[in-house]
Amino acid sequence: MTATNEAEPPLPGHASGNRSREALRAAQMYYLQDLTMDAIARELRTSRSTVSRLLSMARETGLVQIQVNNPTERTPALEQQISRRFDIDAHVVPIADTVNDSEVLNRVALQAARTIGPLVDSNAIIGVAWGSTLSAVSHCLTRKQTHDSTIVQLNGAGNTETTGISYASEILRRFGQAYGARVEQFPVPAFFDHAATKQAMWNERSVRRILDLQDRMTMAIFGVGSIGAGIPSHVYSGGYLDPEDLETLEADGVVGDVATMFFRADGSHRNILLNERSTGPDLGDLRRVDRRICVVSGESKIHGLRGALAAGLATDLILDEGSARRLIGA
Amino acid sequence: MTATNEAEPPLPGHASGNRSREALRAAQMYYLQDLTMDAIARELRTSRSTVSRLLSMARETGLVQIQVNNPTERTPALEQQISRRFDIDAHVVPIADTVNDSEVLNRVALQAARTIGPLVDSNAIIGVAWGSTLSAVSHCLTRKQTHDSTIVQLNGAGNTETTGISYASEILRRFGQAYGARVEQFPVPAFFDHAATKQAMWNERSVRRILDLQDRMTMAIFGVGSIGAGIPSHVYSGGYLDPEDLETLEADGVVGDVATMFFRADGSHRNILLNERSTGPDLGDLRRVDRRICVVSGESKIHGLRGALAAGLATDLILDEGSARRLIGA
DNA sequence: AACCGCATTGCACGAACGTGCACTGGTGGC
DNA sequence: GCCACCAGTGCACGTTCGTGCAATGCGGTT
Repeated sequence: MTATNEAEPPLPGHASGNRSREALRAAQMYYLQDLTMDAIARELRTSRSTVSRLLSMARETGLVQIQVNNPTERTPALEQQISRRFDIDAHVVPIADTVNDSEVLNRVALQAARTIGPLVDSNAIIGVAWGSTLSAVSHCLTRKQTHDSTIVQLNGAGNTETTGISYASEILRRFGQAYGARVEQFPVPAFFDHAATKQAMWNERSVRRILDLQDRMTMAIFGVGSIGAGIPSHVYSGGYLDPEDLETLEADGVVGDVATMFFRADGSHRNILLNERSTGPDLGDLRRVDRRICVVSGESKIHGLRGALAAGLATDLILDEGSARRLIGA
Repeated sequence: MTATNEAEPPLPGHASGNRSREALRAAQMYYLQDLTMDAIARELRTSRSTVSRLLSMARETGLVQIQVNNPTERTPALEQQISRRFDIDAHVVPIADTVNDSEVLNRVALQAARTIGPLVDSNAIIGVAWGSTLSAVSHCLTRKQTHDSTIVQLNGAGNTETTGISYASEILRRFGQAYGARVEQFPVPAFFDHAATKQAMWNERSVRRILDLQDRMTMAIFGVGSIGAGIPSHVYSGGYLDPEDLETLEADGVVGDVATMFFRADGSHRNILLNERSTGPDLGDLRRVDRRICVVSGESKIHGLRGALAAGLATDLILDEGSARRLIGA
């Protein structure tokens, strides 16, 4: 039987709390004392495989944090150029150009999640958009305990075909869970049919509450949509916009969007009709957020990205190496 | 010929600078994207073993930093008790009590080095003592680039038999190298024969320069010496003190020292004769340093440690689990 | 030019690691 | 009291990793 434990009346009880302590011990021995899992298993009187699992748990729950810094400005040339040219903090995700797009997205998402992690504080109000990029990121987040943080949805997600809400809410939920934060959904469609309805709704208290939160955001995380490229972004293909809308966008010279708010190649966003009906944050307001993290993956995003940068929407940019090359290439 | 940068003409050239970029890429792919070394090797067009070496290098040069936090106050009970009782930040190094003393020292040193690393800032002035504990720690430091930092020796290291200076200077050199800091040695004996000589020396400009630096320390790192225990500390056995001195110490009720400044069990240090001849920093002055990190390993240190804590010499304490138990046990 | 020395590489081997699987002990429902 | 369930465990296997060794290439010296 279990017996044999002696001294230490460990009485397994309901474990759980116990388990994370063991995980902490194991993590310290493994990462700080460089013991092998075998040695740790002996000291913890368990099997090596259990130690392996404890360490997995320690990593997943944010007990262990691994950071990769580039100290001193030995920053890769690519990052330097982007940072200087657009006055932002660039994080280029190294990837050979032979890798296929979905793999690129995965790897960007993973590195993005781990880059964002250390930036999340307690008492933060974090605005999160939705889309395929954010969805991928949300799957990769590692936990980090914070107090009194809030995740707030940046733009509505309902459309005419499917609600899309579960899609967006899944993303938010994962963020909330990773950072131990409250989640505030924004229960409106992505676009209203009539600008007047938006005006009306924007005066509803339930909506105002969300808008107020957005006003007080300390951080925003979003991807970009891009028009006139190969693969259309989620917004352009998911039934959110009808052909007519797309024509209007083209007529307005739109190149992309952030959280369903559209902009032109020069970064301007005045007089774009669709924005009157969109539920995303006014781009001028967005620019007032302290930290605005933009995640970009894949070659189709370049036009939208250029516009977003011209509009000064991001303070931090995480993107794959190929996109980075194209960005400074032209 | 250094030219050639531009557009990546891969020509292996004289590498070195190139190598650390590759190391950064590899580190990002391994630690942030979870690729296997094999996959990284393919993308970097090299062999897996080279990737393994690049990653080693990335870790050693501080490119990769691994931290183990205990988020929320799920702090192990032992640490909590110590922290509360002595009003310090306690870091208990988990070690089974079956491990022999020299192994304990190694593991404490390793964990200490990795705990200290993240605390070191640029523009720091770091006072470092010497002794077997600090020596062990100095061997385990991982690099971290800082600007304009200084390592300053806390107390002299010459004695009547061997100079001991190379011993101490090795420790300092390693600290300096790890943090890219200037090293300021303190070229005086550990103890003067006559208090008057100390007074005289303390007015020499060369000595004043060191004392001034010590005054401006932002961090101090030291072990403790302990008297009346099994294994005497380096100071008590290395020819620094003669039998007569030891008797005086006992008569004065001394239980230990930090950087060759002695104190009693209650933490007091007034009227301890030997301190008049010692070259360590006045303990009152030491207490004014913002961050004072004490590293303790092994069962013989407990008396000295109690005194040091009573004197309020440390803000941070790193010690092995056994010592931690004894500390709160009584 | 020929040589030496140092640094870097890939290979091959043994050590260390992750994980599917079958099993156990403890918990809750009936 | 019985059984169904599930979190947690150890085993065994295939994968992944670290490192001693010999081979290679490059710069500096005679």
